[in-house]
Amino acid sequence: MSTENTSNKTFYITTPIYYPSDKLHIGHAYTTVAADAMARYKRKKGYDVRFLTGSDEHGQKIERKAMAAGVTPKQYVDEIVSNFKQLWKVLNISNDDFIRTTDKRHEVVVQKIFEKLYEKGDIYKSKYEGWYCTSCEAFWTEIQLADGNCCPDCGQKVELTEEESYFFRLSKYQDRLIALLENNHDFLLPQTRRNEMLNNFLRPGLEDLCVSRTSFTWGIPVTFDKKHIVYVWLDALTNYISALGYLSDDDSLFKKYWPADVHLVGKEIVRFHTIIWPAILMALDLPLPKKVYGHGWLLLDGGKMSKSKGNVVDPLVLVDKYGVDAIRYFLLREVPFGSDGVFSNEALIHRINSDLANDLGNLVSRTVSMIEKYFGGTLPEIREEGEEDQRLISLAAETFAKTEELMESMQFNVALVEIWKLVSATNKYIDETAPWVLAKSEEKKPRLASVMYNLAESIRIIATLISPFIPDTSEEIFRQLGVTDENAKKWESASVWGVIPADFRVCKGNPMFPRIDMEAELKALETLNPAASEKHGEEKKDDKESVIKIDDFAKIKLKTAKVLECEKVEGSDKLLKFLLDCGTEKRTIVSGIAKWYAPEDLLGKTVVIVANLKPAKIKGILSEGMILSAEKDGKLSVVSTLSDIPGGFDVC
RNA sequence: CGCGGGGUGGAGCAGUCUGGUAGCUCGUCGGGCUCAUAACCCGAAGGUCGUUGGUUCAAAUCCUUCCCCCGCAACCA
Repeated sequence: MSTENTSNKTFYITTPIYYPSDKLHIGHAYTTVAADAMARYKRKKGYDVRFLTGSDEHGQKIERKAMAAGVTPKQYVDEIVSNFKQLWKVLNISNDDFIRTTDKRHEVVVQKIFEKLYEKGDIYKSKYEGWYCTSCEAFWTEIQLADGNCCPDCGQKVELTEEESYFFRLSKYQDRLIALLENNHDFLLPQTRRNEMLNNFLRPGLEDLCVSRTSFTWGIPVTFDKKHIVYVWLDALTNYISALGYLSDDDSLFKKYWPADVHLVGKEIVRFHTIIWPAILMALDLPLPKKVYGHGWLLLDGGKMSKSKGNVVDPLVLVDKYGVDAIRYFLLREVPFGSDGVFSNEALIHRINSDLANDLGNLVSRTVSMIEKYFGGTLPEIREEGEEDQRLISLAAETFAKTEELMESMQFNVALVEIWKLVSATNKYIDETAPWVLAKSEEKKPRLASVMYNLAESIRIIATLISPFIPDTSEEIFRQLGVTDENAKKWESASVWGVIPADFRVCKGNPMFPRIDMEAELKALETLNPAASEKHGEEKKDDKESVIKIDDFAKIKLKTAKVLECEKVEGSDKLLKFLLDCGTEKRTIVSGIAKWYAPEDLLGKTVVIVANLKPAKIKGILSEGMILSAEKDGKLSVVSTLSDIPGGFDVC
């Protein structure tokens, strides 16, 4: 039993605030579920926990999306944010607050901070020079530009433009930031991300950060210069303290909970949280968060999940099919927290079947059944210990200790591995003691009763240890075991053997995790959620989003091209290298169609290419475009012209 | 040489810091059991640890060459 007194200790944990440009996918759920598990664990340990999540609602992208949808930005985000909240409810997220950057309480604080830093001289007015794309209304750095000074987003020409802006004196804090990362090894976890920050950003030198924009209006205005709005990151990061009432009339929460114990973030925004955010806090003379944890990503088929690829996985669909705890369990168990991991429907179903249905669910089911079958649901008083017992009892104690240790370092997946060793050992204990043999003779009844009690105890401990991860399942197990005393469900009680009262009565329920028919289910999922099973990118996306305007289409330059040469690419069984006649020029394109075509099949044929695609190096060969093909059931057919048209003509 | 991560039985991973019989989960094959959700328990097969060279009595582990994959690069968790 842990003796540490946690009754007055606070624990403040945050997730990133998510951007409501679209609905959330399984990756967002991943972050939030992890934070929730941590929050629940700390609460169970007796901490006074504050768990914050929210939404980051400003910015040009939202402004544009809203315009395209014909609503105001606020109307647009209201709708999406209500979906966020719905998702968190469905996923059983126990956040104490939900901050929106459009909340008045937040906007006021951002404005005050901006004023404060301006007065202090850490924000100053200057000129921002950069390459501006008038079509995208966005600035780009020189390195970001596509070939020939073109916008990397839309491919149109950019212009060198100057704009009046406010800057944050980030450079001033460079040395302190380097010292922070170098000396405080627990500030940024996992450790590997530290070098990345130091080598890529800090040691090369920080430039002052442009913290205001005039190119769009959907944001928080600078109070003393209304045509400027506050840069999105300065706005967003502030949520962690505005939600606590910093600089407001009632800052009691801020006094109580700040500094944060951990900001949980995805690896792509580690930089903002370990460089810009600490610098802002330094400028405000506020304590820094104790820890920033940059976890990895859930990948699909080895690729990144992204809206542009159209391969996002909708957590609501999954929860609807398999239940919230199956999804929570999968997210926390499958991937080492901190590393990248792969999401697939197959892996998900596999986890559910083997860990939840076979191991845990079946253990509970067989135990409760035996107690009912052999003793009518409640055990007699006379017991008899056996040699198998001690192993199980001491393993339970070890598991408790290990779980605590692993939770502290947020190694959720390892913690679950340890807990499942106890699940396995408990299943094995049934085999060793063979209750069905004991049940045959009356004089073995005391031993049988003892075995049943030990099973119930082990399961009770398991139910407690899994409660931060899968709280509903935990409660259901307690219900089936007939554990009603709240004291018996407490975290600390999981370190003690013999907590269930002698006269408890079990209550059989339905299987908590029915086994899933893998094949049938994969098929069903494929139709629902094509992205997760294969890379069926665009198909199925014929909703409102996929309608494009004529000028969107005009951005893509399609041309005919005649195949002059075609050969296999050395060392690849997928790639063919083409030399194409495009009228005015010849160009090389590498295409992954070797599986369907031999080089000679296409010689002399006229194909259609995307002529203004950004060139990419494939297997060391510069590929200048893309050859169009149609795909059906995994078979591919190159798009060609009906009559023989030479290369170089526009396709429209 | 932009930076970082990775390449270990069929699949996914641990082990590498602090050299010393290569481990886990899943899958496959064989056996046991019948309380339970065709579940549970036991056993077996299967790897010269990406490549080259070196250090050492000894290398997955330390040094070195090369190859391959992935991510980041100022608004995708």
